[in-house]
Amino acid sequence: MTAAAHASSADQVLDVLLHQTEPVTRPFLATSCGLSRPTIFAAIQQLEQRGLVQAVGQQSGTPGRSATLYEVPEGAGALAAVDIGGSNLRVAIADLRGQLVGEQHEPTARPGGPAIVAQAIELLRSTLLASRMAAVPLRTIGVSVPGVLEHDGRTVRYASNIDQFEPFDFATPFADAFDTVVILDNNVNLAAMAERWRGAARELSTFAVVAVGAGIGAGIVHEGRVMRGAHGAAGEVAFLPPFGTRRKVDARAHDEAGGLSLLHDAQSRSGWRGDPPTTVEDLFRRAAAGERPAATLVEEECARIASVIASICAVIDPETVVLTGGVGDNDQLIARAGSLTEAMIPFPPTLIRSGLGDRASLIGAVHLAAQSAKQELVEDTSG
Amino acid sequence: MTAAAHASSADQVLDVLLHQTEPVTRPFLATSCGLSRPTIFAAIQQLEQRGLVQAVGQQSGTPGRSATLYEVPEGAGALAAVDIGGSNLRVAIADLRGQLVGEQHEPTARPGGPAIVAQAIELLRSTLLASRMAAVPLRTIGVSVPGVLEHDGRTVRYASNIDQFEPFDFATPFADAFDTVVILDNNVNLAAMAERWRGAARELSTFAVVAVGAGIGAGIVHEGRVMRGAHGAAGEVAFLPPFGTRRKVDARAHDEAGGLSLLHDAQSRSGWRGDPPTTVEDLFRRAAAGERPAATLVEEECARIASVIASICAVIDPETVVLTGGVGDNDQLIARAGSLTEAMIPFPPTLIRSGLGDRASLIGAVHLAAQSAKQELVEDTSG
DNA sequence: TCCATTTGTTAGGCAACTTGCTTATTGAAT
DNA sequence: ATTCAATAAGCAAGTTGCCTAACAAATGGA
Repeated sequence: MTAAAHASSADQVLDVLLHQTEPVTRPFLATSCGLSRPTIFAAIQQLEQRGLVQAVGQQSGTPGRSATLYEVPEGAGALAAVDIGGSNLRVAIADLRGQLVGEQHEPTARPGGPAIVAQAIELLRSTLLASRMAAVPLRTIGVSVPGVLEHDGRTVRYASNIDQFEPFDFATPFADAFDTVVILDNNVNLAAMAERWRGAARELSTFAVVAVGAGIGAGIVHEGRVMRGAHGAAGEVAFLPPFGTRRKVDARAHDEAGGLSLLHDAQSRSGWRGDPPTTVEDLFRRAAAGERPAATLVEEECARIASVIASICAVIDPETVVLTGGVGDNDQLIARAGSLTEAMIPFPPTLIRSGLGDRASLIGAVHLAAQSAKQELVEDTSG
Repeated sequence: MTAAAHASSADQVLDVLLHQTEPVTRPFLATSCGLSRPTIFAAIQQLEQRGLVQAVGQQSGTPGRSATLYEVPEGAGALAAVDIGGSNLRVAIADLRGQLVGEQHEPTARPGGPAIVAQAIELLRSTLLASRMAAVPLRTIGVSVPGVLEHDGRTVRYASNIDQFEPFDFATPFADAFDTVVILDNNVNLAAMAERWRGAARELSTFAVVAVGAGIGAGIVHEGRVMRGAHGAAGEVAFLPPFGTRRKVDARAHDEAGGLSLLHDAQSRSGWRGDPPTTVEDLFRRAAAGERPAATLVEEECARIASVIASICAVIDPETVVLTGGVGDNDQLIARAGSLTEAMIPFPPTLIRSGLGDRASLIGAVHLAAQSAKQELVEDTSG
């Protein structure tokens, strides 16, 4: 009922420990939490009893008594992440800090929510067993879904990308199979958070991720929070007026190696010297060489992307735009789209490539699971 | 250095009191703060000693002992607000809760930052003296400026609207004249916050305010926070690709009764039956009657506005868009622009008129001053 | 008049931190 | 080897900020 949870000292300490990659000392925790050493001592004792912290040796080399080093042991819990895409299924296992200890992917076998979820559960199970976390309790599964998440946090709509046209509950099958907390979010939102967590947008609190692949979509982060929109449609830049509804519902399907609409357009043009290009790299190479239909196509695509970026800037003015997706994750395109953008608006953003490529949504799902697990570990004490 | 200020009980109580319009009892404060009665008792005692709370009678009518009623007295402090516009200068005096006790406006006499600031100081002084707050200490002045605020919080750029082309410090003259804290923000941002505080967007945490007047600009609020953008250019929708840079720097000059670009366009068209329209109302009336150049102009303007709204929706998907400004604050335009928007995107927002009209930025400046004053009253105790 | 009810006030207590002190180690200087 | 300065570890008492419990005071209605 009362508003503020007022994170206790143990929670603060755990929070700091989960951000660390190396073991740390109690005096370090004291200064970084702003608490006194006795308080840290008590907090560490509590956390040790709960198995969330372990002493792992002594610090040496400095004058004075050597401090005990502590870390969150791998046995404290495992996280799982699943990225459900139209052509690829990715899973990962991580420790509570979000450090990956196992990752696998395979082509999507059959379309449709139930089939893909069954495949994902199998793949996740085998990846978990193959990892060194097989015996560790699985705390949370984060799932990246290609559609709009309803307010119940379980049901996904408009996942046309995987031929799931009816609303489908992607959470319960995982929860039943692994008897764990399952948390879902949209793939573009997760990709955006992943870029901020471990990708190209580290240290940025307001930016946009533009994914160009089968369609075009954007994930927008404002002051560290993903913009979702009233209808879950924030970032649906395929609907921007200059384009109308030409490329619409599948706009979020940005993680597909096949099905790139730019390649599709290319193959339906005539006038190629030899065969039409079959890869994005080939198309860009031929465009750079001045080959006629290639150069025109690339220039048109860059203009479209520049127009989308300019529109995003006119509305939210991000400092940085991260480009990703099968088409977008390309230096040549970024350079050209960047100079076109600069001609359109007086306050252009910095354009950078994704730091994570097509693993962005998966990494985002790991982050989601890590956040959720942390929150639950904190709520254990107060609730 | 340490992060959380962890609002003390007195701060919480003050916060609740500042949101109340009527005096309240201590038991009410206890339940609404989630604190016990003894704690409230102590907090009220502290606040009374600081002159921030006063007993103002007894509650009666209910069974049981009658409770003492408390409120923040007017003597606790005064706030001032200034809205610097290209054609009008507005000032207001309010109590700490933001309740207006005096308001005046007059046409801007001469352009340029220094002249307008001098005029504003005069007008503010006379308004303060004429109000019943003349003897009350002035805590904070909130100023709405027609330009981009630099990171120092004092210097304003691009105030071309008032013929101030060089960066100018709008804060120091007020601070010197009244020996008080002065806080500035952009007029569109303040108008947006005002709509949320006391206008059409009450209870909404994510929405956009689109101002159509001399130009077109937008203020965007995401989860209760105004989006500013990396260059202070968030909401500069005049730069959206379909329009190019046709209407640019003066886009934020939305509060001007004169200088409406739609009227300007109208007067430069030929083919009017009689004189061209001189007011927006006249133009819309003649358009509704089917008069030729009027109907075309209005339809074009509505299409432009719908396109801007659709672009905003494709990027941030707000639930509601508030329309304001000399042209935008008009039912006929809102109805037409609304139906055009619905044809452009599948997740249209609700369009509503401003609840505050051309006083929005001034009300926003009052809000800004009230927030700043509250923060300082809180920091007094902890710092 | 008495009573149920609600407010006002005091007293005591507890949780979560703090500061200040003593003790235990450690690397380097003598 | 011994000593010293520096740092960590651990203990004791004090402070803060809130709570619950209990009771006194005031009020409308039976």
